Parts: sequence; structure tokens; C-alpha cells
Amino acid sequence: MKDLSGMFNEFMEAKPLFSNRKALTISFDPDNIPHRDKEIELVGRMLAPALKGGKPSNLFVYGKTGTGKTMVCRHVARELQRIAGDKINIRVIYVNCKMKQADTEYRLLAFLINSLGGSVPFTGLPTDKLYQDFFALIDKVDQTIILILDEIDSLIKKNGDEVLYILTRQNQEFKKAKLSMIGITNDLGFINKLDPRVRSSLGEEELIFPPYNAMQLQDILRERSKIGFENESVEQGVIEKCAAYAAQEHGDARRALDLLRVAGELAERTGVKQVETLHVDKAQEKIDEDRVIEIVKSQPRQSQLILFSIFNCSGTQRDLRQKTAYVQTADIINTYQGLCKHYRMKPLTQRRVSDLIAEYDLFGIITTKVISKGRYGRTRTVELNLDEDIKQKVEVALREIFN
DNA sequence: GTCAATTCACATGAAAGAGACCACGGTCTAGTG
DNA sequence: CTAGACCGTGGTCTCTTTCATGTGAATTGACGA
Repeated sequence: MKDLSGMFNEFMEAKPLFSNRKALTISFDPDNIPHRDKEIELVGRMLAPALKGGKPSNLFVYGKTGTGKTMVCRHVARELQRIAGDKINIRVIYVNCKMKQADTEYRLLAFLINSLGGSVPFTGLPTDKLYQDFFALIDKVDQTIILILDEIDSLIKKNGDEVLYILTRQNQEFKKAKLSMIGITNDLGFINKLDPRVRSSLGEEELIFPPYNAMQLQDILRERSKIGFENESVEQGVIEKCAAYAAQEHGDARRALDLLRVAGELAERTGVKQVETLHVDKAQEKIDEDRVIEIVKSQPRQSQLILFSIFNCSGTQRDLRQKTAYVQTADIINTYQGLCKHYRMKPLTQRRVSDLIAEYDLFGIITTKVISKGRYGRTRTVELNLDEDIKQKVEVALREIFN
């Protein structure tokens, strides 16, 4: 007990490193957005007609993760609303299509209706009823609605582009209201996958966000750490290091901020007065680890069992010319079926297992490659894509699940 | 030796089913005045 | 008379199965030099 109270005392006495931890997260909206002046202006121009009661063009925004797309769009939209004030009726609805509440056609509409003050149950109604409700709700008042659809690609991938088609088309039917959309995506090839009709109406304007370079990331981090950290609590070189790491990952500002924040948390936990560069390294490791463990734990049971099979699968060396043994689909399925018997679970079909394996590839936990071995068929080779210590932790987590 | 056909072992696609969840409207039932 | 319980119907959503089609190169076998 003595130790614990000592620890608490120490904790209370230690000077906090953070002054505003929130400033170091992506959800924070800073007043000052460095290196995005041009983009802010362009988005602003696009939306400006709304102030004169016109319909702003639909806009498509591209850019990799952490390039400030979402932040800029929300920022501009908010400013627009502020300037419009009470005189002009502008409403901005921001939806992240990856969120559970909006990742299907039905749920997206339900979300929109709810955020406009209507109320619909989150399941149970036919979809076209929702469309009717939604459009009626919009057209009730003379207003301009700006709909920001973030991560729009995941919506389309799951549900097809029909939603967008209906939404864009509907504008002609409105008597009073106007609806314009901003689609945000990090998939550059996304627009080509769309139905041409949707493409032309939705992609009236396009804007590409370039990635930040290391120097720009540094500016961003300095700006944020001024708000987020107490004075002098960040050692020289820490910001540079975070920026450098994040710049390697295609200039991802989100990553840079995560690094800095987690490094700060680690430093605080160890009770030192300053965030040091070694904390950044630790943060880098911890972020990866947390992400992987999080994914593994949130997977359904069957899927976890398949990953467990991959871990338990030694692979066979069936081709003598191939020096290293590799694991392929058949091995995994064999091991998996064995494990199923052991745990009394009903094994899934090969088709399904194949999909689940591909899913782990998407998460980046494994690397797979489809190879053809000529006469001996075609298969997918699977390799774990984890550092040794993360790998061990995942294995421990899996064993806990299936002990 | 060359070249096209064959063949393997899956990958990949599309469609449809199972089962969970939910809303809505109609009917039944028990409690109340 | 009325509120609440209880159905049946019709809808979405996720996970899965079923059936069908695609695929890339090693191997095979015919062919000609």
C-alpha cells in the first residue's frame, strides 16, 4: 500500500506535461492551419455562392490520410455558416461514411434525417421511405444544405453508387432548398469507379491535397504543441523526429500528431520532466502494437481462429527449388479445420476463409501474394507482417482467447 | 527446340440464404372507472 | 374504455454458403528442323 500512495503522491506532485491534450488529436480544430492556405481559399470560393443564395458546386476532395482534407472542409464550412449568420439559412452536415452509424445507404439517410432534427428508427423501415422523408425535410424550408461525405469511398464500395445518384439528381426536384455535396476520399482512383452520370454531377469541381513534407509537418507540430504542451516540456529534436517518421509515411499529419501525443503520454507516465526523443521511438512501437492488438481483438471469433491458424501454421516446403518454406491457403485451411475440431466449432467453407485471409492482408497484419505454380495450380502465399515483439504479444492475446 | 493446348488449385464474383434486429399495425387481455 | 402485451408482416444488416467463372504458368505433346 505504501508503494501505491507513494506513487499517487509522486503523480500529483509531478508537473503535468500536457496543458491541453486534445490539441494533439486529429479531432481538434485549430484556428490556424499552416500550409493549407491555397486549399482553404479554393474550398471557400467553391462554397461562396451559398452566401448569395446560389447553389454551390459539388466538390470532390482527394488526398491521402492526414493531409488535412477533413479539417479544411469542416473549417471552411464552419466559417461559412458563421458569416451567413441568421440571415442566410445554410446548414452543414458532416458525415463520416466509415462510422458505424452511416456506413450503409439506410444508416446514412437515417443519420442525415436525425441530424436535421427529424427522427427515424435506426432500422425497420423501407429505404425509399427514408428518401422521401429526407427530401421532404430538406425542402420544407428555404435553405442551402452542404453535405460533407467523408471517406465516401467506403460507402460506395459497400453499397454501390446509387445513393449518390439519387442525391445528386434530387436537386432538380427541390422547390426551395438546395443541396450540394463535398465528397472526401483518399482513394485517388475512386472517381473512375463511379457511374459516369454520378461522376459528372458530383465531380463538378475537384481538389487534390498534396502530402505534407517533413518541414511542414514540423510547423504543424510546433503550432499544436504550443497549445497542447506546457512550456519547455518538449525536448529539442522531438518534434523533428516525429515529423521525420510521419513524413516517411506519406506525410501523414495524423500520424505525426499521434506520435507526439503518445510520446508525451509515455513520458508523463514515466514521470520525467520532458518528452525525449526516445519516447518517440517507443511511441512509434506502441501505436503499431495497439492498432494490431485492437484489430485482432475486435475480429469475430471465426476470423480470430483463422489468424490463430496462420500463427500455428508452419508451412510446407513443397518445391525443392524454393529455399524457404511458405504458408499457402491449403495449409491454413488444414490447420484451421484441425483447430475447429479441437474447439468444437463449425468450420467455414474455403471460400469464406479465403476472404477472411484477404481481410488480414488489408489490415496489414499479413502480406499475401497470389502466385501461380503452373501445373500445380494457383494459390496465395501468406506471410506474417509483424515485428517479433508485436508478433509475440498478438500470439499471447490469441492464446488467451482460445485457451 | 518451339509453340499452343492442357491442367491444376485455388482466386474471385455474384447471388441468395440464415438469423438477428427492428418498426408498425392489428388483436387480445386485464385493469380501471 | 384504454394501456400494454403479443403477434405477424415486412424491412435492413451481417455473415455465410452455393454455384459459377477466371487465371497464370508449369507441363505436355504435337510438330517441324
